[in-house]
Amino acid sequence: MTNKKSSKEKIVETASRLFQEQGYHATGLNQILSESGAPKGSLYYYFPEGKEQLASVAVVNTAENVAKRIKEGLMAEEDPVKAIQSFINELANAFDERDKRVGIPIAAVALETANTSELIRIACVDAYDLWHKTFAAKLINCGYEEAHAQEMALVINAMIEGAFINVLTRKDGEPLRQIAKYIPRILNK
Amino acid sequence: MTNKKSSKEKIVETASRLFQEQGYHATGLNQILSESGAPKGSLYYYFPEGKEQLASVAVVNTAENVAKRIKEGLMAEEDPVKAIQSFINELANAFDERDKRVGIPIAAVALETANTSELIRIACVDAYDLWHKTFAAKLINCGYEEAHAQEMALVINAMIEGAFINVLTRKDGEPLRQIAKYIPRILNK
DNA sequence: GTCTATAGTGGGATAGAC
DNA sequence: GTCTATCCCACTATAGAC
Repeated sequence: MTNKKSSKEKIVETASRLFQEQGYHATGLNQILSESGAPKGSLYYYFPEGKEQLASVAVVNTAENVAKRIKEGLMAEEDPVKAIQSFINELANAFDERDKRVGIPIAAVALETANTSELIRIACVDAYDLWHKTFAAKLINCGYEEAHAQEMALVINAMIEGAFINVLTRKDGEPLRQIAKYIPRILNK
Repeated sequence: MTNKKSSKEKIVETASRLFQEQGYHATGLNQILSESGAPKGSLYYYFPEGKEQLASVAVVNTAENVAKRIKEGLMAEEDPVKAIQSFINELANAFDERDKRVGIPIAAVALETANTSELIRIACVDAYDLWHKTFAAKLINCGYEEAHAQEMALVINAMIEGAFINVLTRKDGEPLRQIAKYIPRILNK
């Protein structure tokens, strides 16, 4: 067993980051190869169907990483309102503190490929489903009835996604903090 | 005075549509030219700074058209809750009924260029500001205090934008109808 | 598994005739 | 104002050596 990352893993991780920052069409395979430090000949060895296949794998990878971050963030507080608010506020703070060359997980790729690649589109649908389920699980855990929790989780995800676009465009985390203030109203019975 | 659209107008309108449907990088200047039916030599005559300049003009054009549609939609009902709900539901119905090759106004372009073109980024910020002001104006008109109206308008815009991404990815208008049901909670005092 | 080299395509942009 | 022709470059993808 080796503790070094395989070339395949390095390619997927770098691709995930670049697709998130730049979107699908602006990210070239050469850039993914050079930034990953992976052997130059290995991309089509691991991904014989090319860029489309790599992108769909990258979306799945991003989806799982983000789901893990959501889950951990929501565990920090027991009360669901506080948990979701602190998760959103940390998202905003992370954006303001880091260099702002980040992107919204998979949003650009989802918009660019919704009409052109079923393979990638389905991966994006699955990603949104996974995040949705993660929020809903927290709410169900806190005693909300399932159908109700599903609805509220959808609303919360939409708010976060929409506010994040605003944040990224403005280069200012404030819109996320604004929507965090409205979480109590969403979760009221 | 002629009632035919100028070449410049045809180019801008076609570019607006294609950038919305396909995003920035997937849309080529040749495609814009051929679909617009505009004379092939005229693009760099009207837009000497090339694709970036054309995109920023297209974003401004889209922003104004969308603002007009929002304004008209919100005028249909006096009550702010009903007005916003029926606007969102019509958005969902329009998506389900048409062929689904539409896009979300400027979202793809905003995400793709936020880190690479200040010219386009600023045009996108202005677009979001304009839509925000249009919603806020309705709320102020209905008696909400200004600062409060501004906040709620931001939340509503974020919800619509986020839900719309979900709709486009899933190719199903349902998420928009879901968030419409939560408008009353947002507008409660 | 990894590498080099290159084919083939399509993009943005420019020059200059009319 | 409009058009054609063309340059240059970046990209995806493939072929084939090692």
